[in-house]
Amino acid sequence: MPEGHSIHRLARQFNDVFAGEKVAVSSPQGRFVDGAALLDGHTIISAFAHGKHLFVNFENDLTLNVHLGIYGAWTFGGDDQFNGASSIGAPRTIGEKERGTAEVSGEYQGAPEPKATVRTRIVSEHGWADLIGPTICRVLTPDEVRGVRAKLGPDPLNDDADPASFYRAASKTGRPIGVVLMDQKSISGVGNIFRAESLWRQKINPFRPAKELDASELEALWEDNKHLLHIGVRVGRIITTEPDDRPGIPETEAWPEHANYVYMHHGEPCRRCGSIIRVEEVAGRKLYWCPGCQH
DNA sequence: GCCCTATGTTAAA
DNA sequence: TTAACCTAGGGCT
Repeated sequence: MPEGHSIHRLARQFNDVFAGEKVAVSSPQGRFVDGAALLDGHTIISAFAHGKHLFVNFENDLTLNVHLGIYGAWTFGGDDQFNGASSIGAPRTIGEKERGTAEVSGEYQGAPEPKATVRTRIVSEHGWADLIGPTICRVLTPDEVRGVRAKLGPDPLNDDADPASFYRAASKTGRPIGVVLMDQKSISGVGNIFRAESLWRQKINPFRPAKELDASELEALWEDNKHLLHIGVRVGRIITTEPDDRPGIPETEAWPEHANYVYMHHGEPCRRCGSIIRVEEVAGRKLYWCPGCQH
């Protein structure tokens, strides 16, 4: 799944290729037929992301709201006037891979026959986008969009995000900070990799009650997640290691074992203190951390 | 082919 | 806390 950075890349992609375009919307799979009919034939105004939610505004005041969950993914394709044919969403290879323009070449000949699992297909004059496996795919009114966003915590990738809201939420709960970072009502866009990596980078034990962290620690977590999310948006992958820790390996080519410090590194020695990295299931998700240097 | 896993979330128990 | 849901790929037999 895609953590928040993928959704912001998606929003950017939608703005690049669909903004101002009149589109055909359909549901080859058949599970979004009614929703698609509300949008079919209308013009896309713009798209934006809040945490892991994608919102696509149409000129008829309706908004397409998609959440990819763990499995969801969008695939794009089109002609030369359709920027950046690519795939964004659930990884289909080791690590996250978002395919570049080189994968789709030659003359655009129309969208391919959709797979039976395509929940939603969007087609413009110059290209197409297919959505598979989303947790959420629905059409919202402006009021409903506000309602959904009101339940989401601040997203470090959004310029108008208020970190104080995250600090307040963390300061009043005894839940572990590792759990709070995954709670989209407290902070949105952070997922299992960013939470593990940011806690390791800030040397904070994920099991510490959130309310016991001091202001500088909460601020460090906000700023580091913001920093790491921005790298994710720029590179299209989650890269949480510092350049010095992957000598000679450009961020765009970092292998999975070079890209992260603790995520999926259980059983290996911590590169900071040598202790063996551990993994434990917490609230249904695997939490990776170093018992030696995260206090 | 079968089993497992995954960057997620919600509802039921 | 558990189950359910959404899908595809990899490793195994």
